[in-house]
Amino acid sequence: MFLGTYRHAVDSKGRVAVPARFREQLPTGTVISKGAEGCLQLYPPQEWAREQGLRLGSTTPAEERRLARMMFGAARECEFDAQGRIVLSADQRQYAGIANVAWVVGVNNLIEIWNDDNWRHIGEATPEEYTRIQDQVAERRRAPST
Amino acid sequence: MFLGTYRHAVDSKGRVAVPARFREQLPTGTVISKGAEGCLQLYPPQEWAREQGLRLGSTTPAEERRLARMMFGAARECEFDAQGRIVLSADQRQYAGIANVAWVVGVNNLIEIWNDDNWRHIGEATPEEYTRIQDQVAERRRAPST
DNA sequence: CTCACCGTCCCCACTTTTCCCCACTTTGTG
DNA sequence: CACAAAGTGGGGAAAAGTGGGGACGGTGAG
Repeated sequence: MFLGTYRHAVDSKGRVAVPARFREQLPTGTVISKGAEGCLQLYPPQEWAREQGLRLGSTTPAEERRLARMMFGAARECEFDAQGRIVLSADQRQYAGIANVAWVVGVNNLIEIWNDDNWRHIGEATPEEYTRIQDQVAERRRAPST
Repeated sequence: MFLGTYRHAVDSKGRVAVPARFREQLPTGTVISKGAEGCLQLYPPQEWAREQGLRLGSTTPAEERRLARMMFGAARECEFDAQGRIVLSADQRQYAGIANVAWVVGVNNLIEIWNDDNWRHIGEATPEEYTRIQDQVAERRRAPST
């Protein structure tokens, strides 16, 4: 279980420290790829395995083909240095719009990496906003047909 | 079962004492996160487990992605020091508007942490208000569709 | 084929934060 | 009134995060 938001520096070599709390839960075989809303996502092996359902074949619909290409094409296995940092490739930094700072966020089963603006926009919430969204999801769950 | 309201100090390091009565009911694995109306909430493990259904994957709808990010991003596993205190992160203190004092409130299955103003506003009630709200809830239960 | 350049990774040193420990104050209880 | 339990405050060691130098290997140009 990954919890919490951490603001970390990204140095000139593209390195970001993964919080120690997360690192100790990440076995080798962890994968980093692109995610929705312009973030990067770290998948522990067991979570990555769930995404294996997404495959190319003669009967795969166009949308899934596209998703599979983006997701797997952008993916890489994570390599930690002795300080617990991973390197974000130029490509990944560009996709996420990351320059000197990154927000590393634990989202239950995954870890996400965001730039300043996007995280402020998506992740931070005023009490009013938070209350509204919580109620919205609760409502939807109660009446899933809508 | 958590009952009662306690007014505790928050020191310069962001630490708050959890009342001893509550602490003895809290096993390891207790989680603190943001709650509705600008409070913080402490979930004992069995309560937190209910929230685990919310996961990220390539098929998670947008609203749930948003809620998951806010909720888990703001959460932390509680770590008690030898004096029975937990640390509220700067982020959590800002969300709840907590500076030097916090109200720690037992609300049956959860524990909530409030700042002065909000708690006065939400928690204290005149007899008239109390009656009105009780009737309102009773009404809704009778006709859940509204 | 050789050399220069670039990117990657490994290592070391410094800074900042966290958390562990101790001591004091206050509250509640016998 | 005295003792015990609960809450408060702060100092210091250890861990986590940050930044940069330099070796190694691969690539492309001359």
